[in-house]
Amino acid sequence: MLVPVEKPKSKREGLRRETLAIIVATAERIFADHGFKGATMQAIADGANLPKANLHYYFPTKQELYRQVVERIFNIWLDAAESFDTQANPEEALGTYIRKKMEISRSHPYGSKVWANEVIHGAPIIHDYLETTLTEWTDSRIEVIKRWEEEGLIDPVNPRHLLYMIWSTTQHYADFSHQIETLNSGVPFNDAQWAQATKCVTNIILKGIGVQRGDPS
Amino acid sequence: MLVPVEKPKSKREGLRRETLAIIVATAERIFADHGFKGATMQAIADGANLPKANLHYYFPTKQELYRQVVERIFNIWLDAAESFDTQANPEEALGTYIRKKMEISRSHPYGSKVWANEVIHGAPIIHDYLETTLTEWTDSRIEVIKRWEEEGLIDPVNPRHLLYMIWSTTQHYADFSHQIETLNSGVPFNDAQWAQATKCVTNIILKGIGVQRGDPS
DNA sequence: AATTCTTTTGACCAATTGGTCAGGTTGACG
DNA sequence: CGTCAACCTGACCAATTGGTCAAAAGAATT
Repeated sequence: MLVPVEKPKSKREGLRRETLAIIVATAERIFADHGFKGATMQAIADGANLPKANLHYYFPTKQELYRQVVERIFNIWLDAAESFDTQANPEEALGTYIRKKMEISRSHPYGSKVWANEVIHGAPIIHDYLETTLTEWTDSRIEVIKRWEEEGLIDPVNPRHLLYMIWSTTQHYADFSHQIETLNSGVPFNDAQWAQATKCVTNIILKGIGVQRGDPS
Repeated sequence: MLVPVEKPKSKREGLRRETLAIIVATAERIFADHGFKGATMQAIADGANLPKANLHYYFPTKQELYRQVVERIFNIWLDAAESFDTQANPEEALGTYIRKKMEISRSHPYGSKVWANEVIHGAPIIHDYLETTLTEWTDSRIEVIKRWEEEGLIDPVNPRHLLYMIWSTTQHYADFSHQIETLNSGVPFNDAQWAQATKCVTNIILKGIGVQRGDPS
């Protein structure tokens, strides 16, 4: 899914990519902080140090820009599930998946927030994604989890709800970061706190579905 | 927290309360579906069958109306934690809390979404609530959980992350209902599915923190 | 019935904002 | 160099929208 970055063919090409990257990153932040309607093209342009008209040159409409932002985080998440295919046992596969999801919550909090917003509002822009890509992705992972259950590696559990639990707990640390920060004396998590959160989530979920741990420390 | 409903003193008083209730309920839905900026006073007025000017008579500003909606769901959640005080053992206390939170996700999906939106955007309107009421509420519940741990009733676990896990998993069923519905062949959960979701969440979390169950069925 | 207070409403306004456009600038390439 | 396409930008516009206001209608009280 992640396309390899190719070398720019010219000065123009390089500048163009750089500008696009700045725009998308800025837009992600503004959309996350203000929602689709609350974000203004002017604010995004200012954040990216561009005249608004120039922004419209790269992204003709606000919705176009928004869609790219949403698709970006979606693909990042899809890639994080690689461990489902490469790891045979649930402890490794789920543990790795949870850890990656937590890392993404830390590294891409804005994208996660934009996605949450989009889904909360009924996914008007990316509804097709839910029906196609996400449905297929989910179904295939459910099969893997079912197999673990049949092999007695995990307790009998509805795989769907297990996935929802992983999604919700990990994304919570991104989407509700302001609440968590407030309850953390107003300061963001440091390295140790992120590590503990990850460990805590992993431990409870894996133990909760009856996975035998090699090293649950 | 839940104020007892008093009898209206007159025809006026009764009508007024009814109108206010309709407005707040409508606003909750519109705010949930479109966000603060995306929701228009006109749309809320239409939904409540009122002229916009009349809506402004009851709620002078959009922010005023919004704040009431947010405070409403917040208080409902606070009340749901009663079991922390009335139930001595973690199985009953946490089980009841999770069950109530799931029931609220089903009965007040719009309120939950509005709250999620507000927090995602940095809680600009209700930041004081997070710093005061929520902080106190959380600290007091953390004390209860710590006591359980000292008594050996649950595994050693950071109480904060346990609370976050309960919040995120239960609210996920409200906030991400569109996604869940799409993955459920496009139809909302029925009674049985809600029951299974509740059981699944409860089982995994309680087992995950090492609670000895009386009847984990 | 008269008075007073609450409620209702259509018309209106100022500010915001997504998007356009004509004309200028700059890099690529023969 | 000259040409062309890509890129940049200030000025502008039409539509939306939160909020106002004055005047009318309705209830409560005397």
